[in-house]
Amino acid sequence: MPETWGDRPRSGDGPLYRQVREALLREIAQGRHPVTEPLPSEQKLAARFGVAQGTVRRALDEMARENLVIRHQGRGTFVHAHGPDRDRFHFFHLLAADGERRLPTSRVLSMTQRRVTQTEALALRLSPQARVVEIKRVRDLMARRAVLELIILPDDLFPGLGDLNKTQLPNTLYQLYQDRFAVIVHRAVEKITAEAAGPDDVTHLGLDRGAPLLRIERIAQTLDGTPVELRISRCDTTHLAYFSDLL
Amino acid sequence: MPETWGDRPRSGDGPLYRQVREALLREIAQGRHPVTEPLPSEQKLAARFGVAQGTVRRALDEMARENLVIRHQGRGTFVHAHGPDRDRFHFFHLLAADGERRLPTSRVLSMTQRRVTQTEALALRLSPQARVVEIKRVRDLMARRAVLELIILPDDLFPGLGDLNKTQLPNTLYQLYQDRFAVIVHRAVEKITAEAAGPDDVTHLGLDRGAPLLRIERIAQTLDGTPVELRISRCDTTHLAYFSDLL
DNA sequence: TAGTGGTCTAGACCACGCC
DNA sequence: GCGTGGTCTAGACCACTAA
Repeated sequence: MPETWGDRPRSGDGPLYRQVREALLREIAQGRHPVTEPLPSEQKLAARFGVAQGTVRRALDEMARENLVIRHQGRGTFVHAHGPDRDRFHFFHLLAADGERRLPTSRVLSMTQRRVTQTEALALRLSPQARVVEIKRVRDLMARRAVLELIILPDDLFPGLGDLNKTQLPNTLYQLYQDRFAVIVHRAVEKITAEAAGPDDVTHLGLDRGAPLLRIERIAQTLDGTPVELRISRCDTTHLAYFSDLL
Repeated sequence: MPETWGDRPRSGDGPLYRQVREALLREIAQGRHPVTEPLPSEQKLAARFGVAQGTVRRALDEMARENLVIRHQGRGTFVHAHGPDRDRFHFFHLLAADGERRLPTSRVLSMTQRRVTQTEALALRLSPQARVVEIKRVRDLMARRAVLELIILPDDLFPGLGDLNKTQLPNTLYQLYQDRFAVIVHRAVEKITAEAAGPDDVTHLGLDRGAPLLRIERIAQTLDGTPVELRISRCDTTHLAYFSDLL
């Protein structure tokens, strides 16, 4: 604000670069800024918000560090989308026991539509009457049956998904959410416990009844914190492990 | 470099702020900059390195984001130490099943000195002849026996530790490493699997034989990546869970 | 009051991608 | 060649801490 200095009315709250950040975040959450084209340049944003370019830069750099946008020198700044460029392991922490990164393959067992359960409604912040799509699939890692997954999606966020044939579901679901339903998963929270194998695990993972397995309960969220997917993965950790970096 | 511009010889590699960062990192790893007193101010560092204050700031800000240093307006910048200020949950992801944060208590079962095993030597990058201290303890969470821990420490990094009485060990070991041995844990990698309870787990955690439990294998490192602790935690996840944020 | 980091501005030059 | 982000500088004022 070159002219009006000396008495900044503290119009919004907090530093300018945070206000710029929040404004951009709102725009992105509202679905402007399609993932295929760049945000306005730093210069234009600076002019629009009436701040210096460096202030916009700081906001964008912060968002880039949080994986919300991605910046390319010479091309521009984009909403960070799921696609070939994105690190596929950011949301996939199951690696071979030696730490090697291998991507899994998937086979869908079933896809059904039904009323939400009480637990699911709580996790996904849905009304008790809401409908959901349930996907059940097995994932292989290094040619071994490794993970039995149950995926719960709110029907209203993914209209028409239940009508798809189960063979049409890709391995990388987050890309599907983004391309077909404009739902971008930006973050997730996982809750990990150990459980004993039940009948389903025996059938689909080839485990012995009562064998220990890793249960991962994930809630995936969009930018504004709306939960969009509940995923429960049951993993045979004989040849795998979940890796976590504490930096 | 105000005078000599126009032909920066690209003396080191990469941007200046990274060179500054690496230089500071080296100094910290070498044990200069005790955790009790601030680093030189931005002004002084800028003069020392012959760069602008903003360049030093960028290096320090980056290090602050990685939890390597901590900055206090009006006081200065400090090597980020374990202590009352530090977030105790950064290295402790076991929470009550509802997500509540409670700190554990600890009871040491034994502390012994012995030769390293082959597996341990590999994980801690020790010679096969090296000696280690082994600590075994039980941790309670919410007044319930919850975790059985085996901690392996290289003897040469922690001289005299094996002579301590086991009742002298504090609950927060990383603080001990730092205060008594000038070893600061900056990061850790965890590898999580599910296992069946064995005799030890039955004895100390009160689990049934074969019950599923969570096994967390952690390697803690100092700034320069030297592994300084191997810790294997076996957790009863009946009332707990391991939480992980994917941002 | 002096000194620290925090915010903000302004403008330079460089490296890169695209047309 | 033009526009983008990446790096670097310089200097202003503010907020906080400590002596």
